Amino acid sequence: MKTMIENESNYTPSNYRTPDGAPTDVVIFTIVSTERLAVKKSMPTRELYVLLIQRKVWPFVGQWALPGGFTRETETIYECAQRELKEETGVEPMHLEYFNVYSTPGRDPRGWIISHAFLALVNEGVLKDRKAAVDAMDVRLFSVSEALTMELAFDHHQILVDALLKIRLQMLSTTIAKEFLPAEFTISELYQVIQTVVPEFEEKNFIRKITSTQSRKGIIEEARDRNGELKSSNLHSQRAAQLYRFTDHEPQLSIYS
Amino acid sequence: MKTMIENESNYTPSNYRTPDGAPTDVVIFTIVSTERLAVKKSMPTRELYVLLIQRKVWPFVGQWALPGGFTRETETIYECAQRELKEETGVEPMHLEYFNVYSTPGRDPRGWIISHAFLALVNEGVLKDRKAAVDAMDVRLFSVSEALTMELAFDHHQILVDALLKIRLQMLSTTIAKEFLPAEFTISELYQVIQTVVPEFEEKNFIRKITSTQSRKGIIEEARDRNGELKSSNLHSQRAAQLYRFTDHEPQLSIYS
DNA sequence: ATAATAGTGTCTGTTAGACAGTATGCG
DNA sequence: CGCATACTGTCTAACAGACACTATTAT
Repeated sequence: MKTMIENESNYTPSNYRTPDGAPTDVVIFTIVSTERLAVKKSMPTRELYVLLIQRKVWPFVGQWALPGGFTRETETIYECAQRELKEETGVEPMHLEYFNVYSTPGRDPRGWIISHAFLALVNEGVLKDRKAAVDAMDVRLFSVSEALTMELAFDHHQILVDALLKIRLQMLSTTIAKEFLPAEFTISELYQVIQTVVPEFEEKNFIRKITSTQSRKGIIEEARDRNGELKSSNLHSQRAAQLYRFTDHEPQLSIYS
Repeated sequence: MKTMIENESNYTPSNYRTPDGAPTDVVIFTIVSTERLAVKKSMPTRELYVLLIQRKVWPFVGQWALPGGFTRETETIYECAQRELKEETGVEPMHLEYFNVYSTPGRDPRGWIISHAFLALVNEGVLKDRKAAVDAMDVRLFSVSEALTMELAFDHHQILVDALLKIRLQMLSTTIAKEFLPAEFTISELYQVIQTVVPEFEEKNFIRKITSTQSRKGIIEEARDRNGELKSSNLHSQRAAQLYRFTDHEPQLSIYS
């Protein structure tokens, strides 16, 4: 009972309505650290932030939205996200990753528009250099908890929720924590970054597990200067802490072994 | 230096070229078991297969391609994939999952066409019921190793490679093995399914780990009949083997704990 | 000295990994 | 009996998890 229409064989573009554009939307996450001024030499508080822009024209005028824009026929979706991200934040993101498509009919009042959502992770150090651009009236960082309470344009609330879920899973199963840390960091900083993204994460013996458990110790290594001496930092503590760096090893997880 | 064009604010559909369609392509995997006739009461050999269709019209006439078709403006991408899959195979897939977008300019000679790739896993039992439909001249199952050597239409070779990578990762990190197994199965069958998708998988003490390791034993449970008696099967062995079933528990993996 | 972070000692129970050995039942 | 699959016993080393304890140093 198969007809020709059931597979794509006899398609000609003019037979059917075609989409009115293929935009990308980028969820740009960063972690903002603020020093606790009351206490010297202590760990900063960290919070997850997301970058939003305020719309100026129809539809959703005045509402905040994820940055993004329409793909050109000469570029891939990925290149479009990369271009838009650079235009918005002035940085080449270290981590830019496609994560979902949004195609519910009616999601965009401008027409039939299927949007491609990306996840970008930006180190706050990098973003700070471009603070002027990011601090414009129409481009701002919001804490994720605040952004989740806002009425965002289109289905951007759902995209944000999905992105958050994705980054939480990835934080525990990959080494993306490195995107939020400097090249060399202390175990406490790493622990804090993980907890910032996944608040329920808790490991009592974290330092021991990650440094001396054989099956896991490959993912970070001690930082050494060019004389081979161990490097440490007392930026956030009285007692200096050993610095570590991520190796290029990505562990493979298995539920069966 | 931000212009209005850099964000999507002033877009009107007529300003730019729009895509010529938003199709889906579905990579349908199944595992085919064949009894080893030489040896009675032994484990079957299993192999991963993928369903392809032979194109009848321009472009890529006569070449094999992934099934799929164009999305309608009244449905989501997911609904399109579901519809096409049902039309092609006659089954509602147990597992249908979006996994990537393909947008390289020029990938489709018919125009500017961005394709959305899905991964479907179908139990061979379900597919066997529809064998007539699937055995048509233009719709066939190929072993994945054979499909990888074929010249597929469009960029479908790349899509297949990506889908294979994805399913291999998922086989070890989620319980999708259940899609390839009957509701009740033996430990050996589970082990075989995992190895069929991930040939390098090897666990010497598999049976013990999955049944009696506290942190892992939640993912499967012993099958019992309504009297509470343990169920076993001697379909593939002289000595009857205990049957198990997946629970609805999905383990959480973490590289840090 | 105090506060704040960094790290170690030690104990108990669990798990990993290897491999030999036993169990079952068809042909 | 032999074979193919299904388990179980046993031993060692490594790991998990808890928590008390020591270390360092700016203020």
